Amino acid sequence: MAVTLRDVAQHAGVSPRTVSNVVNGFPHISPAMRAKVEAALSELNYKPNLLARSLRQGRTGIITLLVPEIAVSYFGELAHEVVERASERGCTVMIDETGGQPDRERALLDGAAESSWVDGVLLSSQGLHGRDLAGLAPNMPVVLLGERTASTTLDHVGIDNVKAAREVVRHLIDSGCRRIAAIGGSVGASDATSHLRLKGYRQELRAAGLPADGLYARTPDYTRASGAAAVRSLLGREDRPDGLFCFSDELAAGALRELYEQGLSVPSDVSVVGFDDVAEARFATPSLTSIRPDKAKIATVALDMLFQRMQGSEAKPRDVRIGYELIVRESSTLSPRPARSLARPMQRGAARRP
Amino acid sequence: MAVTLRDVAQHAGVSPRTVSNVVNGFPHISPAMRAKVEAALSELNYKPNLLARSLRQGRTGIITLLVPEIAVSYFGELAHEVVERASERGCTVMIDETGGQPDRERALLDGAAESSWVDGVLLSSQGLHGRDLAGLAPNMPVVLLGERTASTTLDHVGIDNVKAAREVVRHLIDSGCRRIAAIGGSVGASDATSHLRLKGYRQELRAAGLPADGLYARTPDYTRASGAAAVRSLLGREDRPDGLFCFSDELAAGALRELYEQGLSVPSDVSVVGFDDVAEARFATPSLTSIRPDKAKIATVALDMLFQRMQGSEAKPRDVRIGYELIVRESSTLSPRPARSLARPMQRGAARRP
DNA sequence: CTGTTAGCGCCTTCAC
DNA sequence: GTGAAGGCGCTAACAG
Repeated sequence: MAVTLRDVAQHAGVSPRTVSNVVNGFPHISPAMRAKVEAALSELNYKPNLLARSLRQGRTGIITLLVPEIAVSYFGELAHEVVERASERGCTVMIDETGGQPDRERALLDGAAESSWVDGVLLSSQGLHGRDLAGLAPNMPVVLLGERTASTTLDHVGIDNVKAAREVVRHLIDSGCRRIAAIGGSVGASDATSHLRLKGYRQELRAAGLPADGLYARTPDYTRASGAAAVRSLLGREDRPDGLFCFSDELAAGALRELYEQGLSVPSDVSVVGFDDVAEARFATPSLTSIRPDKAKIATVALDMLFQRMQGSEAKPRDVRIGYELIVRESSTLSPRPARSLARPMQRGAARRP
Repeated sequence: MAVTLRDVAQHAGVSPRTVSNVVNGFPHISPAMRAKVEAALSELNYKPNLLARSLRQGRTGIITLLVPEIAVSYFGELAHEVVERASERGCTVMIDETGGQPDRERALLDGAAESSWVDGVLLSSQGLHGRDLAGLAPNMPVVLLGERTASTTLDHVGIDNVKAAREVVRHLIDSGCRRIAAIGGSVGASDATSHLRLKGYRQELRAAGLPADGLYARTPDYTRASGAAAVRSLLGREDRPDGLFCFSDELAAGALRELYEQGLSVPSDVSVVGFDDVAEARFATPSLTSIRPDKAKIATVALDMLFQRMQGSEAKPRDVRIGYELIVRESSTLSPRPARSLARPMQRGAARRP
C-alpha cells in the first residue's frame, strides 16, 4: 500500500503533525527536525494523498471546462490555452463536452456543482439562457465563456460579437460586395452567439442601405458540411451573393470547398470571411479572412475571475469584453496573389503516367 | 453546508448504513424502509460526497488522457471519442498536454500515478521509449496509444504504421509518382511514430526499386507551418519530387498551401497524401488523400484494456492493432474533377467594384 | 434485513 | 515548536 503520513512520522520518530508541517511548508520548525523529517520523507518516497487532503480542506484544485465539442478547432485551441494557464497556477482541468445541447449543459453543470470534484467551472455555453442558469449551481463558482445570454447572475468573458460582425460586414462592403449572405447557427433555438453575429450583420447592412432579406442561411451546427450545404442553398437563388459571412472558420472552410466545386472563384466571384481564426484559416486555399479573438486573454481573464470567485468573492458579476482583430487574407481581397496559383489551367499530368 | 448521509439518516429515523445501502442500490431492503429513505433523500436533496466515497473505496472513476496537444485535430478527435466512450461507462476524463516532450510525459505520468486522482492513464506518447516507461508508475494502470516504442511492459493499442505507410507509398506509385518524398517528425529524437512511417516508406520504395535518398524532409513538429517549410526545402532541389507522403494531415495542409503558392498543381504536378484523416482533409482544396485510423475503435479498445487493468488484471501486456483505411481523394488522383474548379483562370472580378 | 463501529489519510484546533 | 485528539463524509466489517 501507499506510504502515509503516519508511516513517515513513525520512521522519523516524530508526530504526524510535524510531518504535515514540513510537507506543507509551515514556517516555524527547527532545522534539525526539518532535516530529520525530510530524510524520512524521501527515504520512504512519501506522496500525500490528495483525496484525503481535499476531503479535509474542501478544495481539490480541479476546475472543469465545459465546451460543446473538443474536436472543434476553436474549442480545442481555447482548451489548450485554459489547460496551460491553469497548470501555471497549479490547477488541473477536467474537460467535458456538452454537444451544445441545453439539457446536457445543464446536466453537466449540475453534475459538476454536486460532484465535489471541482472547485469551479468554465462554461462555454451555447444554448442556456440566463434564466436557465440562474438557479443552477448556486454554490459553485462559474464563469461563462463566449456569450452571456442575458444573465446577470454570472461572470462572463467574451468578445463583442455584434461589433465584430459589423466589422466583418463593413470589410466585405469595402471590398466591393453588395449582396452579402450570412451562414451559421446551431440546433439550439437560442444560440446566442449566432444571434448576436446575425444582429451585427443586419445592423451594418442596414446602415449601408444594403439588402439582407433571404440572405441568411441558418445551419444546424458549425461544421464544414453545414457550410457547404448552406452555400448550395444560397447559390440556388437567381440573385446569388457576392460575399459570405460565415459564423465559424469551419463553416467557411465548407463554403470555400463548395464554391470551388461549383466553379466559383474566391474572392473574385465571391468573398468569404470566417470567424475564430483557427490554425486552418491561415493555410486554407485561398487563405481565409477571419475574426481572431484573443484566446489567450480569454483564458487568462476567465481564470482570474474564476479564482476570485473560488476565493469567495461576492462582488457583482462582471461582463468583460476581450479584444479581437480582423485578419484580412486572400479570401476577401483582390490584392497580389502568388504567381500562377489557382489561375493556371490544371494540367492532367499524363506524361507522368507509366 | 452540504447535507450528509447522517443528516438524511437522522431525518428518516434510520441508520447511516441503511441510507448508504439505498443510495448504492444494495438489493436487500424492505420496500417500506426504502420508500422512507428515498423520501428523506429527495426532501433534503442529498448528493453524495464523491471525494469521501473515493477516499473510502480507493477508486475515483476518473481517468487521465495524456496527449501532445489537444488543439491538434487528431488528438482533439481522439479525445472526443475517449470522453464519449468513457462517459458511457460512468467515467470522467481528465486531459493533460505533454507537448510531446519526454520529460513532460514522464512528469505528468508520474504525477498521475501519485496524484491519487486517477484510476488509470491513457498515454499518447511521442517521445518516451519502453525503457523510459518501464520504471514509471508501477502501480498505475496505463495503456499506450499510438506507438508502442518497444515496451513490453505496457498494453498498447494503435495501427500498424509501417503497413499503412507502405500502402500510402504503393498508392502514390500506382498513381504514377516516381520521386516520392516523406515529410514529418518531431523534436523528440525518438519520435517512434514518424520513425515507423519512415520505415514503411523506405521499405515500399525499395521494393519498387525507387530512390529515397535525400527525399525525407524532417520536421520539428506536425504543424502546417512545418509542412510548408518542408515543401520549400524539397522544391529547392533540382530534381523535385512528384509525390509527397506527409506524416499528418496538418503537415499535408501546409504542403498543399505551399505548393499552391509555388504555382504547382496538385495532383497533376505533385500528388499529396496525409495521415489521420481529420475533418479538414475531406474539405481541403484539393481534398486530401489520407490514412483514416479507426479512432472510435482505438478509444473503445483502449478503454477496455484500461478497465481490465483497473480491475486488477495481471495478464501479459497486449499489443492490439486497430484497423485503418486509405481514403483516396483528389490530392492524389487524376480522376474526374469538378466542372471548372481550380482549372479555370482566375477572374479578377473588377466589374463588381464600386 | 438493519444498527453500531471503525477507519480511509489528512489537516487543524487545542493543549503543552 | 511539537504532541495528542477529532473529524471531513462515506462505506465495509461485524453484530444482532
